[in-house]
Amino acid sequence: MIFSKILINWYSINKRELPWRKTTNPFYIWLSEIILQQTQVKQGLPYYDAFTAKYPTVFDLANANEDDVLKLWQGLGYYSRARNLHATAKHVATNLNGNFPNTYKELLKLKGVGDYTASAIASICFNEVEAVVDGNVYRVLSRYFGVSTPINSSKGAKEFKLLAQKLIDKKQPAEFNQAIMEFGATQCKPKNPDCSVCPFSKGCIAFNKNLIGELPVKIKSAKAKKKHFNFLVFISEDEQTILQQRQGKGIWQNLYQFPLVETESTVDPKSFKSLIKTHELLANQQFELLLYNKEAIVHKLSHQHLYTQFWIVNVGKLPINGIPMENIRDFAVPILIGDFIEAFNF
DNA sequence: AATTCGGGGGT
DNA sequence: ACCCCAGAATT
Repeated sequence: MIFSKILINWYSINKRELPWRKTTNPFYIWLSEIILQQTQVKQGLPYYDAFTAKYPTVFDLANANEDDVLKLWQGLGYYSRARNLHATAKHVATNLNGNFPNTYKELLKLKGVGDYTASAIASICFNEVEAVVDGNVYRVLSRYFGVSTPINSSKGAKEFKLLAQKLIDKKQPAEFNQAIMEFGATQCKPKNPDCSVCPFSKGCIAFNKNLIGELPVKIKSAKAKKKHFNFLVFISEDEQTILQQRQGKGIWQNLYQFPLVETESTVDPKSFKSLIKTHELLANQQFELLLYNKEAIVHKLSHQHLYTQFWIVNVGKLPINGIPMENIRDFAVPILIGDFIEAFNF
């Protein structure tokens, strides 16, 4: 039997019920695909529910403030997705009369929509024959066909896209695309795949040559760099604190944080006190400094390990405008800050 | 072609 | 400690 038939048959039996599988409305499919970029279904699901509840239409999302979109996105990571989501909603609402583009080629032009997402929307919403290639597809195809081209190389991207495009069921592109991803996610898993009950095992090169553990091949990325973050948690006598919005490039763009002092290494209280005496928020000011966590909290991101200490800075009056402590949960913050806010019980 | 964007979960 | 996730944008 041909590949797509086996695959779609497997899918008809094993597919999970997921909310975005109940619709072909481009707004909901687009939203789900952005949320699910580099994000497992289990992690993205509550965010999909929250966004559809708060923003039932593209116009509702377009009319929101970016701060509110980021707040709802808080904790999901890769925050450029949220900023691009909002920008694209505005574009579709304002320039396209609320209608999403209905072809792969036009979908590709949207901010935050690349080859994978354009293919997913085009196939699921408009039955266009355009194969998706995500992490699951790379794994399934590299194993079944024994392809050892690195999946995170430009050569690999072209090769696997072409292979998927040859395999896709031209009469059921939406079913095929979702089936191959579901198969990779729940059966042909990275570790301990269920080969014993796999309908493809007879023809699977990786299985028959005992190469399941070797495929797919991926070029290793550089090790994460260490950084040392010191956050100044101001507390004034009238119960206000300071949050600042992150500007420019880098992580957590447009999210809020306590004033940050980055150092070369973890600093002890004595050294830190003398270090920040000349800080612009503390010069010519009386303050009491308390170290909240003696052991640095290590927050691990893909490319950075953040060794973090929170310093409580008690002052009489804030040097600049602050916010009432009771309002601190209204702001979108990195989860590292959010966890501290909960633990400190602001 | 490489690097940089998060955070959660598995092994 | 290392890997992966319904990838995209920038350098």
